[in-house]
Amino acid sequence: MSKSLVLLTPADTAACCSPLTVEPLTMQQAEQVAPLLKALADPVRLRLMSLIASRESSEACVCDLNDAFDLSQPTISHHLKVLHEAGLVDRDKRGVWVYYRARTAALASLGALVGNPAR
Amino acid sequence: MSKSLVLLTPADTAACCSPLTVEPLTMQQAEQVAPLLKALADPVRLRLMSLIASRESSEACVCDLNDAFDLSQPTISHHLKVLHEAGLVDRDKRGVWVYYRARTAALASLGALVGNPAR
DNA sequence: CATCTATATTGACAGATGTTGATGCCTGTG
DNA sequence: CACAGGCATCAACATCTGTCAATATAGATG
Repeated sequence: MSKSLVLLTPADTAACCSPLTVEPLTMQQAEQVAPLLKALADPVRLRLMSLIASRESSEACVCDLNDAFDLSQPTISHHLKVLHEAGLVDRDKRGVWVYYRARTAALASLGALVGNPAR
Repeated sequence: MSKSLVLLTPADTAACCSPLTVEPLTMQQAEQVAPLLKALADPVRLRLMSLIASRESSEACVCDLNDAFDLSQPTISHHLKVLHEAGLVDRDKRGVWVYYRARTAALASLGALVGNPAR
């Protein structure tokens, strides 16, 4: 059971609405999407996300991520948890190491919501 | 002097970097971009932004925006200020009324950074 | 089993954030 | 000039957030 099950997460709600420039969000929609933005709206988490998502496999080991920051290990662990609970990354324990994988689909729909693909 | 001057705002830093899925952000880049996401990462502000950006003229009067929420007028004023200071909206006082206009270019580059147009 | 290593959880704390009522500042109008 | 209405600012408050040291957990290894 090392592969995490594909369950419904907050990130799945990113595709709930048309881009900001197209149609106003209902309060309910805004409350669904805001947590995703909040998860990214921290310098450390934003960089964590970029470090994970820019890998060829879209995944990175915590051991590598820890070294990329001048922060304590619990702090990084906390930020990864926030990203995971928002549904922006999947968690996969392999042996002693834990890998986080970017949910690129969630990122894509979130990006489409914020900045219209302009086409 | 009703038209707000076009000055350098935080939003201008959104185009600072390649998409998250392409290249990792430096800490400095992350610290530049995160405030933009933070400005949008509140349900009220996200909906405010959508209410403004989805208008044909990309602008809306505060008087209309106030009515769209079940919140006090100072609260809406506060959120609009946050969006403005992030550089996501421009402020334009016309007579007694104040209009906020979406910086669609800023939204576009922010969206492109989060979710790569994948092409 | 004892131990080491990688990661998560807990508890605590300072600082940031969202909200409101009261108040101030403009601007148009009588 | 006095007043009314639209919006911003202020002061105060409860709540949330980022951070770390200490500790727990879980897997590998001797």
